[in-house]
Amino acid sequence: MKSTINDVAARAGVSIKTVSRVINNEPSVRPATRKKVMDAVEELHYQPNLAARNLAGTRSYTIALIYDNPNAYYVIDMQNGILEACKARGYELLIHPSNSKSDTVNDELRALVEHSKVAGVVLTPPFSETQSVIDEVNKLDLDYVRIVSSGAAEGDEENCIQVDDTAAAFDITKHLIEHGHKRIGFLSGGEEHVSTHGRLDGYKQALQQAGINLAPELVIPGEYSFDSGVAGAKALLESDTPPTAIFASNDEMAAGALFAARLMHIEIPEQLSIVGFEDSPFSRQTWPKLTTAHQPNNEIAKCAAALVLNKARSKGAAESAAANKEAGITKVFVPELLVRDSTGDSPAG
Amino acid sequence: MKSTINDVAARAGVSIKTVSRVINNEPSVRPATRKKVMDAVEELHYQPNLAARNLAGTRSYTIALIYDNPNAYYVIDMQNGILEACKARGYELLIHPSNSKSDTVNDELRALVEHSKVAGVVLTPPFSETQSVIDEVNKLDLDYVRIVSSGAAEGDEENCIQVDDTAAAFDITKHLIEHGHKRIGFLSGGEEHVSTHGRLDGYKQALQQAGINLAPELVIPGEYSFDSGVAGAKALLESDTPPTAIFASNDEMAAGALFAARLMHIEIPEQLSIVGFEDSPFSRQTWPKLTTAHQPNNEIAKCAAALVLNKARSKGAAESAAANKEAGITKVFVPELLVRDSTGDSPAG
DNA sequence: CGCCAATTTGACAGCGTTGTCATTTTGCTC
DNA sequence: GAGCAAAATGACAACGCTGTCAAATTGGCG
Repeated sequence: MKSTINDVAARAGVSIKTVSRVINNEPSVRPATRKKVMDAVEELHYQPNLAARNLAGTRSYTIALIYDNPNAYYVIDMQNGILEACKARGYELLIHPSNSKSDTVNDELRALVEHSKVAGVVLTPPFSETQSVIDEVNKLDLDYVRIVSSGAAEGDEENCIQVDDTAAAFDITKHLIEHGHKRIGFLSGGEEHVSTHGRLDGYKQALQQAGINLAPELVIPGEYSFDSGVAGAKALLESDTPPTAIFASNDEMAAGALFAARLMHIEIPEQLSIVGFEDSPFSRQTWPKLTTAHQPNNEIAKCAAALVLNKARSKGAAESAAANKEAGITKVFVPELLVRDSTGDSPAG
Repeated sequence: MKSTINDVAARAGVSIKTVSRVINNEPSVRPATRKKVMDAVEELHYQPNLAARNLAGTRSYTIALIYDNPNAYYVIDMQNGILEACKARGYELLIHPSNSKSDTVNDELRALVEHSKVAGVVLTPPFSETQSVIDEVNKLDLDYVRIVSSGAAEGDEENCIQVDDTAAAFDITKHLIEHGHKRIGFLSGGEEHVSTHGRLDGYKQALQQAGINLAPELVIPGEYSFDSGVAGAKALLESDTPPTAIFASNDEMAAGALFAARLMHIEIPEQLSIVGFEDSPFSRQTWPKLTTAHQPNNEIAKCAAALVLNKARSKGAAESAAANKEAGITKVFVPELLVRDSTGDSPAG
């Protein structure tokens, strides 16, 4: 049967408090004692009971992941990365899909703290970039990590895992320019997403560096969806001076652009180059396969989880938080250009 | 501040035990008393503490979802459906992605019970169709629900939510036949999946009903992946007597078939009809959009969760389990034919 | 060898519930 | 209106752990 702290204590010949000290890595335990306890833990396959810990202690052993993202692959990657980090440290993960439109996150956050006693949260866009959410989390004295597009990290770098959309978009645009493209359409995502601004900036910077003037009519507003990709691409392609390449702010919009091009009997990449962003699985399953920027979501999630977990832990135990915190945790990620089959030389020469 | 059972008891002027009885729907509480307590609960926004409940009680308030499915949309739909049911009844969900290849599920299941004290599990394919897993779950005396393809429900219908792949595949094939197709290729999924057998059966039954002889060379083995869809379709289309339609066992394979057809400059649906299965989001984002069968995963998940939750609950409280159990819970789902743009009349006439 | 401060260890009281069992109250019946 | 079984309620001890604080042990020094 499942063994408890009492069993371990008896076996090691110490009090339960000492066992508690050992498993929590508290100071003031003689090495010899520590070893006795560890051996007993080993032999009995002891695992502290989470419910009891949550009930008794001031700190808790569950964290939550808050998200609202239509891309299931993104969410799954995040979950798996965090789960991995949690498992390694004996934490539990509560997943919490929320609705960014309905504005109930703050209440939900409070409920999470009061009811489930979560110790920390991982915030993903758009929540991670919403001031009221950040304020609430601070007010609740919750440990948190924000996964954000670099632009949104401001003075809070300490609590952020950044994705440098600008740098990645710069690379993508440069790739297009190197293939001779001069008129490059830009399909932007929803205004409310910091990432779309970052991507637009990268696009602009690359143009500027190449000495190409920005043509405002080539930048089309949209909203990160397949349909808006179709619409945006159509608008672009039906204009008098259509672009020779289209930079879609994410893969879904790129797939939409592909769809629109097909409808108009435009050959990809011979007559038009199209790039996406994100490297979602279906970017490999389009025809032709999409050139895109790979975002290492699983890795990002792992780092994010490690960050919150370290925070929660360093509160209780007397560890060098600063030293521990940075160990092996990447805090800025630059999505990497992935050249596949949807881009080629500009037909314009 | 968070209120406890003591606060409620004080406010209602009863003992905490009585409050406990009320919130657990136990008998032997006078209606007047019950009302007093309910009012107090209401006023104080009382919510029982999960950790305490899990620690003190014999039953627990967390269930787990076990899965291993590369389709992120499937997983997310499941999660959301279950989460909804959990929230409604104050349960907590632990997600547990596992690896069906590594054969460690049983150990993980045991750990889930011993360590996290889960009350029940929702099993999805392939775990729901693996005998050793079912045995283990029974051994652990866990409440469970299996989401399975009808073929795998055997004598365990009580614990199953069935998806009738055969009926749906029959409908799909019939749709093709009605469009004049006589040579219909079948791209099958992995042998180990019960669903693929069910789908193949439906295909066969439809052919038979229409008096079409089964051409064995038209049934190609595969494994539910994009690549195997490409390969299978190629094999089919390069043969001497290619089919005029292809029934892919899932959308991913159908996308692969689409890809292969494109490579071979075959027009869809003019020269070839292609159908998928599952209605995954990207089936809407292919060109042309895929005709497929819609599987209401979210709904399926809700019913599955309701089923386990009722079981767990009926153990403790004295409710008419049977009556309660069936209330509003659908146990057999037939995916529905969704005609889009990838199917049309047979070119063969 | 004894004293004292620092270090290590342990006893015990919670944490917010549920389970067990004793006690009180209710509603009959005669 | 007394007597009694049944129904309703409550007191109190768990559950497995952490936090607090007191007790025991250590080791350095005179």
